[in-house]
Amino acid sequence: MAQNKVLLKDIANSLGVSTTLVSIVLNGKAKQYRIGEEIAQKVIDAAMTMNYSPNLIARNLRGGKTQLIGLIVTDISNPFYSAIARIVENRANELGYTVVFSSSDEELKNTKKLIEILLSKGVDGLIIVPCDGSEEIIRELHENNTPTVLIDRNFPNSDISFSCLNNYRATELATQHLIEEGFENIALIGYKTRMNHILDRIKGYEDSMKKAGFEKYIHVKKVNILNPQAEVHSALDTLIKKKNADAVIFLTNMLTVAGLYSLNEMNIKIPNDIAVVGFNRNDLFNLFYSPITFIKQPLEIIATQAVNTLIEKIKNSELEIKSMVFSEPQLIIGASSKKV
Amino acid sequence: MAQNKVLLKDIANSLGVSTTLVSIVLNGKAKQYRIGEEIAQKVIDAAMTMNYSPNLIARNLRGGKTQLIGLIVTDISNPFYSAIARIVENRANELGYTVVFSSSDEELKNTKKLIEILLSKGVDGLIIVPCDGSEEIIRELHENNTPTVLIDRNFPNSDISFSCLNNYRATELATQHLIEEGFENIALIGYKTRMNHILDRIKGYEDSMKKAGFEKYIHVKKVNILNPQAEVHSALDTLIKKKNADAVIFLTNMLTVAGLYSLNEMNIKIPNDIAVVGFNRNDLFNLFYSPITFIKQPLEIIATQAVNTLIEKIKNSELEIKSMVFSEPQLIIGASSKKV
DNA sequence: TAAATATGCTAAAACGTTTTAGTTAGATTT
DNA sequence: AAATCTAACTAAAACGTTTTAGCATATTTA
Repeated sequence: MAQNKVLLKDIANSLGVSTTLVSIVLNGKAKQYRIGEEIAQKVIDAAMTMNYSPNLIARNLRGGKTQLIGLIVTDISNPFYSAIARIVENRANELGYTVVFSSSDEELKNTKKLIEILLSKGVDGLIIVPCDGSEEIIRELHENNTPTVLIDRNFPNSDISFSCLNNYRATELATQHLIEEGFENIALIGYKTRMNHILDRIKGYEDSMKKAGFEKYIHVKKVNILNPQAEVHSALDTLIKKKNADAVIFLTNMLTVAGLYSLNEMNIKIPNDIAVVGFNRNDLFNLFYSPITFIKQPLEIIATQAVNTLIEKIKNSELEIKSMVFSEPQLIIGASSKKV
Repeated sequence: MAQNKVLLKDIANSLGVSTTLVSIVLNGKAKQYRIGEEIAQKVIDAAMTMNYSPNLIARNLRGGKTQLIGLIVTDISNPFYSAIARIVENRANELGYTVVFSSSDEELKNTKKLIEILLSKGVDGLIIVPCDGSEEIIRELHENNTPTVLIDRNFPNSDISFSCLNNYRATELATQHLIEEGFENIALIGYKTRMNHILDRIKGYEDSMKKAGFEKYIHVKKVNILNPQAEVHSALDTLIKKKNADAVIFLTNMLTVAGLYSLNEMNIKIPNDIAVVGFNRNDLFNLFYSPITFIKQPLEIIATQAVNTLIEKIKNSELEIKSMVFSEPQLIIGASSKKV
């Protein structure tokens, strides 16, 4: 890049002072270092007119910060995560940071590699959607004092900050709604995982079913998180034909979409043959022949909170900031969960 | 970050050689610098056992490269652009690069600011979805020898490399298909913009209409690119009620989704009342009551190509690489464009 | 046999910052 | 009058690499 970058040295030479002085002034430490007011002002003016912008690589090498934060999601092309990415981007920009992103595909080894790469690029901190099995490597990060915040998913009994949904409440809302509508044999489709967000969602459902005296109708199907389509199909087949389910709750947006595909293919009508509650808004839901009832996450709040916490951690690395936020879900009611 | 990193110096000390030698060997330049084979092997072994990984920041400071590329799209939360982002990410990672992203919201001033920020972060090059009016600032970039590749959209009569769809061919395919199906009064909804991709799409449609002798049915409606919903609604209203359109082609995914919302709201049936051809796959299209015919872009090819070109430019900055690729669209035929 | 060349390695500079440890000149205190 | 302090500044080190220039020693060539 023939950018002809203006360096501290150039400003210093043009004013006949040292680069030290220029650096100090431009870092706003003039008072602290007792730099004269006139010369400080001259430096500021010169930097402005010469259009100086610091070389962040050099600054970072010296031990400073890059104003870069890393975002690891499972898949940036998943609309749910790209929506989060956008909010993270906006908030980070507001605070003077830039976002580097990458996708783990729910694989531990990818997560590991991405963390390494992002750290080697010098990111000041990380926002991570952790995948199954990643607790240990993320704890290591945290113990190494790398500012880290989890988003969307959390680890229970851990000191790592997170910003996610009140997952238990989400399925509690959905299940109670279906029960109120008169459904009884309510099934659930989630992922095969040890991750807490899914376990909490399952628990919210199970507890609500028990509370209503529907223990015998508790059916939890768990599918592989990678490429769920086929397993969702057979799960629905079993639930409908063998278990006589009259409603089904899908635990993520991907599962909901996969489920709708399968139900369409099987020619099962919603809500006549089976009622449906989905997760996270999707353009599809409103335009489906039967608008889908879904659990809405306050994404704006969740993502903004994650960035705020991360940057607070970055700026106060000596403090032990621990921020654990569960945000409240909302149930958006469509036609897919109405008794006919 | 108390990472306790292993440095070149540590390896050098442990073997009693210079850091120079270690650096040379680990960069695979042992032959070129005539380093003895035994010592070279020892260095490699030591690096392995000591788990050395280079500090990229230092390397970059010295070499002026960050292995970071900037991606500016209009909105990362738009599924079309997040799909591109994912492919860019994958290809960049394969080539040893990491992606920094940001969203311009179709605003020139944002694009300008983002370019500045990304350059100040030291990105080695930029992949940009240019917005209306951005030609000049991007040409400046190019003239400053900043490796730059446009994606999705291009500037005609310009030396700036790009990778995008054969837009003319896309609407030609769509229009010809509708004509073959027996539609005549085929309308088009696009954006109010001077950007070439939209102009080409309009031209592909107009030429096809003329060729079929349907000049009199050419109706092009242009809506505001920011928040198109309301204008799409009134455009459709006019086209159907005043112009008696029997088919409509939407020029982007956002327009298609907005159009389907409006048609649903207006209780217009597809394809009975009006046939529809959309742009870019969307989960919604297959699950709509009438599966939507759409123009499919070879996203994998387009995005991979953009990254390849960019990195070629970065690596051979002395060469004047100019790569202009139009990829071929495909028409995926659903029920929404069938004559009933 | 002297000069040229090849071999195998290293010292030091360079990248652009930030920070540490001074220095100088003048003002104040003892 | 000597010692101390303060204000305003700077030289140099440091961050961890890569690269340039160069130094011995050994080998080949003239």
